[in-house]
Amino acid sequence: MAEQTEVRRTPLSRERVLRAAVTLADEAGIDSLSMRNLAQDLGVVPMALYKHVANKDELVAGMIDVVVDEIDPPVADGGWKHAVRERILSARRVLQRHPWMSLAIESQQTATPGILAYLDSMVGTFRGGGFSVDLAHHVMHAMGSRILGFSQELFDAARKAGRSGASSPEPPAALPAQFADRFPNLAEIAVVASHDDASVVGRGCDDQFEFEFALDLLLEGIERLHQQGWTSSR
Amino acid sequence: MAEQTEVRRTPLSRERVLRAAVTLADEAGIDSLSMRNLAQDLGVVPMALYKHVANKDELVAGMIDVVVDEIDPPVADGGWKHAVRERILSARRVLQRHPWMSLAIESQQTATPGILAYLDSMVGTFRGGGFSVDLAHHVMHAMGSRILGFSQELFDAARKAGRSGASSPEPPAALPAQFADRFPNLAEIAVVASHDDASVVGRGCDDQFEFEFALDLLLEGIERLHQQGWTSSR
DNA sequence: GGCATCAGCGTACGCCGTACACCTTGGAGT
DNA sequence: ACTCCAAGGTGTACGGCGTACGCTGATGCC
Repeated sequence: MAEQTEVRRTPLSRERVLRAAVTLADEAGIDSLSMRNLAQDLGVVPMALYKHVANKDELVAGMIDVVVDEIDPPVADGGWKHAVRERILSARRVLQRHPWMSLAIESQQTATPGILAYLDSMVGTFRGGGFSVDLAHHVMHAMGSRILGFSQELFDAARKAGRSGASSPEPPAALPAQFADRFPNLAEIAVVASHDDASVVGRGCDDQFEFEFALDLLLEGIERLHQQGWTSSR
Repeated sequence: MAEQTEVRRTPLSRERVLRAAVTLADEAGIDSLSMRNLAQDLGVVPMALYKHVANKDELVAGMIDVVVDEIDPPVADGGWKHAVRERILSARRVLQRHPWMSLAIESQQTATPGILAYLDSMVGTFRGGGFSVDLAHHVMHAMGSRILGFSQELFDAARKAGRSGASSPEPPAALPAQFADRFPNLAEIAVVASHDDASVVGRGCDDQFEFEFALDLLLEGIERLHQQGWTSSR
């Protein structure tokens, strides 16, 4: 009986596990990323995975670092502001390809090495632009998760997609009748933003525009602090 | 046999369920908020809860609105900037009392009525300060979850507390030896921020200071846009 | 040829949310 | 006063989850 019915598929490895996990999360959302589903995709029994990752948290940590590596390196010229802006926009594009990432990162209680490297490099960009340690520090806090391309919206369609898998654009639901009565200011915004009364905060808003608007607001404020030699008086 | 061994405790109600749920989440973290644990706290069988809430998601939605009600109403005088600032700081204090709130809100895929009311009122404050619908709209997006007092930090000790229950302050862990080699810029910040080398981003950073720093950065940028009559050229 | 190592397997445990059928009770309608 | 029904609370059960633990069979080293 020569061989097993089939040559054993490339025999599993941390690398292969992480890649399969990323693919599964991309396609089905992070809610569908269970050890059982992942094992099935790999043609293996669930407990086999534990020979390559310590537990699910560590699996997710590995996935994060795989994806963080996709972010472009900082551009060398054009000044700190340009470098920071472009890198954050690159991070945002990566997050849009892997909408489960923000959930994954928020579920970790400690930073992964890949994220630390990214943050370290970002601090380096500020320092290289002449920022004091003090200002660079507070600026990093102020940008917070936006530095990784997070939208920071309160209710984010991309977040939902990350949970349950990329879905169709889904047309904006019409507002219920009493909405305009109870929330007149929101209704007014919705009307203006969409030219015909549509969803609260769904489409009708240009995500990319809002992201860059917020990012530039922050960066210009930071530039001003930098120029006037801001320092924390503590 | 006169009565049952005990007079039936105030016989459960949506109100009582929500309150018990908030208390449980406050004390044990939202990870410990299971229908089973909650039922036990109420001296009742798990399925009894479903006579008062549709499912767990709707339970959490109810909890959110209970807590959102704790946020102070907007102060009437002092201008829009002062009103917005004070209200956001109030929201932040509420979130600090209920550290599971940010997790809870992020887990909802649609805004609750209480949150919509809060947002509506916040838009009203901007509009009352002379903001155009257009600018108010984009400003709301730019503030994002910060408008509800979210810290928006990438790795937040409060988030952890919300998961597993309020814990002791936990002294900053010393950095591993090779940290300074791999992440020199972060290490530099850590050293300066804590006067003796301590944790990455843990204590040593004054959360309240960082929050207000970021908030003021944003508000001042917004004020500038407002003063120069910014409008989206779309 | 013997043996240790380790990748993968199988079973099992204790959690989770919740569907569904049942019982009990209190109040309304006659 | 009696009936009946709606609604609140119960019990059991199902399918999912992460993962502990012990086994098996192949591989590579002496």
